[in-house]
Amino acid sequence: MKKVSAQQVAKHAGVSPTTVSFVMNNVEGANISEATRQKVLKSADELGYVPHALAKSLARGRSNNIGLFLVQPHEQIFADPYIPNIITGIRNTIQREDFRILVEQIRSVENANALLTMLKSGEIAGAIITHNIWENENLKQLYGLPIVSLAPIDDEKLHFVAINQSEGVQNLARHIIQLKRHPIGVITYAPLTTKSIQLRLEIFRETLIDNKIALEDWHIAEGTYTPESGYSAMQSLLANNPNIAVVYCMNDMMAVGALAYLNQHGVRVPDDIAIVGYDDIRVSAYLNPPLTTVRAPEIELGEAAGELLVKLIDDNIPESSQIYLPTQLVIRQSCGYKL
Amino acid sequence: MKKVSAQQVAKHAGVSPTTVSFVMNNVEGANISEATRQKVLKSADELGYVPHALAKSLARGRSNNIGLFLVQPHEQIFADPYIPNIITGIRNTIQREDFRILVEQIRSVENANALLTMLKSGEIAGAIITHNIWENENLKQLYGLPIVSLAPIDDEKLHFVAINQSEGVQNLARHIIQLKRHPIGVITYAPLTTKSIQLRLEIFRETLIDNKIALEDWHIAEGTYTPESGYSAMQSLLANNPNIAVVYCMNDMMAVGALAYLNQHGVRVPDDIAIVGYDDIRVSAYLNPPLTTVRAPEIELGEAAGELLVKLIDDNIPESSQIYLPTQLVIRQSCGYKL
DNA sequence: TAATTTGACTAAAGCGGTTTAGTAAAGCGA
DNA sequence: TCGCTTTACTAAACCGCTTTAGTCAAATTA
Repeated sequence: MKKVSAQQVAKHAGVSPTTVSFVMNNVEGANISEATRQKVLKSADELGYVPHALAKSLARGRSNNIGLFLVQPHEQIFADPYIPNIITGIRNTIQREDFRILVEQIRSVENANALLTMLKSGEIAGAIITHNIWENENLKQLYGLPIVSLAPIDDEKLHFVAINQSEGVQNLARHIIQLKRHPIGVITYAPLTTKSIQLRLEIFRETLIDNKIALEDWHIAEGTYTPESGYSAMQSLLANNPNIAVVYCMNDMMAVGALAYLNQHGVRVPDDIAIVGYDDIRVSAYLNPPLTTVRAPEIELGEAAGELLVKLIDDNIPESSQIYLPTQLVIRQSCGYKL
Repeated sequence: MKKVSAQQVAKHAGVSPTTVSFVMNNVEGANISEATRQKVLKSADELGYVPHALAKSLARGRSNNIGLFLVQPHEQIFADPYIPNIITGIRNTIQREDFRILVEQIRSVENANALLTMLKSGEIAGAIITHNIWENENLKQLYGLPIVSLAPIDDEKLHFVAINQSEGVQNLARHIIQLKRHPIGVITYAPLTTKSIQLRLEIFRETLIDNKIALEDWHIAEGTYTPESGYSAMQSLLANNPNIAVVYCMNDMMAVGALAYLNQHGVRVPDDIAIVGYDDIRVSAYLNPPLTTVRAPEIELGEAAGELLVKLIDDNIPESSQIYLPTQLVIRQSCGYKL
């Protein structure tokens, strides 16, 4: 498979490379006669010409790939289909524009220099980042570039599309309050590194307080995202508070572990203890019992981010560049709620 | 953030662009004096120079990204952490060489022309494909290019790194036989589009036959990968064969659904019916009861594929370019096996 | 009919690097 | 001191495309 260049197509068709470029790109106002256009197209087809993407980008001064930067810790990338969903969403919007997705993993906010390099090197035309990495001072020079975060940012000049975490947690908390079961326990997703995760606890606590319910420290156990951690957190929670009546797991993965513990120790859910989760992962509807949880529109998140990014790259001023997407409370049996 | 070119660094350091290139790339035999090298490095640092990736690739005649082509149906990409695992694996090996991963989704084998285009356009230096797409006649022209499949291929000239599916299924089948429970039921992952999935049924059947056990058609129910399908497949299997004693679910996702059905209908697992799965997804160890299944080394798969691909790109003849990775039988409670 | 506009193309200069071939000065052996 | 190798660099071509500024003939206008 030898490479065919525009020059060769030009020679074969008996025109200049300029004309080939004009035809291949349907350049407006280029005044190409129909005869010539067909000649070029025919030659290109016969020779199997595919324009060299890099040369094109270099000449045009703009890459046709965008970077997707995953700041997720190893753990979380593995644990749920979040990333594939996001990718699918981004692709849905971005492929129309012929963009490609370049996936990079970033260990931590401090390590975000890959973003800087790739943007500066012209490797990518824009970026989508799963977290808020703007605390990194070194990145300030990226202000104004097409970058979209998937987490809220407290800076008008920066762009994001995020899940409305507060609303989701609030709805869930209110639902739990409505169950009138006490005391209420929580299995946290520690360490509470990102704002979005912190909210899952803070807003929960606030909502309880608003309803005159205290969330005691000893009703909180720490997990680390995994089923394993949910299992042992449930164990210690129960050991310290045998009378606990409902447990909010800050993500479904841990709820899986918590349920496993309860099932294995003859604790009936939801009769003895009610369990709720957060995320609505694929298996949640098929747990024993099916899990009440909160669903986030992940694909739509990717789509919205892609759309916004393309606009930023094309210098089209978007209506809004700070977007919140709503969550959905999914009520199943594990909370013991009867309609 | 204005772009700084090698020319500017050259001017700033009082040398030629050639020298800058030599220094930046540590070109051997370039005889750069230490004084000059430091001068260039200092200038580059002061100006914040980052080489233009596209220009570099164009000049060198080789892109520094590789394509990861997902032929997975939408369903499956979502359902498990396979893809993130693969990506992590690939990155582990590939980032040493400073390669980037470009992710593309492909609907079907017929639709694989994106691969052709991207390889021809110089966008990618090589590709990793999750399936065997070589049935596509149009792709024959890609023979000899650095392409690694993640599924076995019946052609010496083509490269792959794959899970040794036969071995995995065989071990699982033998384990089931050992349980001496009859009759044996199967929930398939239909449609059996890929060879690798077909093996999960064929080898299973063969192993049973080798042991003088027949697998009757009416003991087979069709699923479609999802928990939903596992749920209803279990339902119909049980309706048609109330005496079924053990069920092999061709993937864990369906096993989740099958278990849910049994749990909800008071059927005890493994006492009444034993269940085994395939894949060992994250939640399998925390199901009710924990699921006996087969684990594939997904990260290692990605790593091996990345390693092989890099060799192919660099024209280093690999020891072997058709590699099988072993699976691991994970015995938990759902099969009722006592050590 | 001369002047101007339009239509259909092309030459050549980038884009930002790499790399080959070459040059001038310094080092070295005899 | 002369010729030869080494050292330390640089000029310029090239990668394959885009795009600006022309060119030249034909069509239109005055």
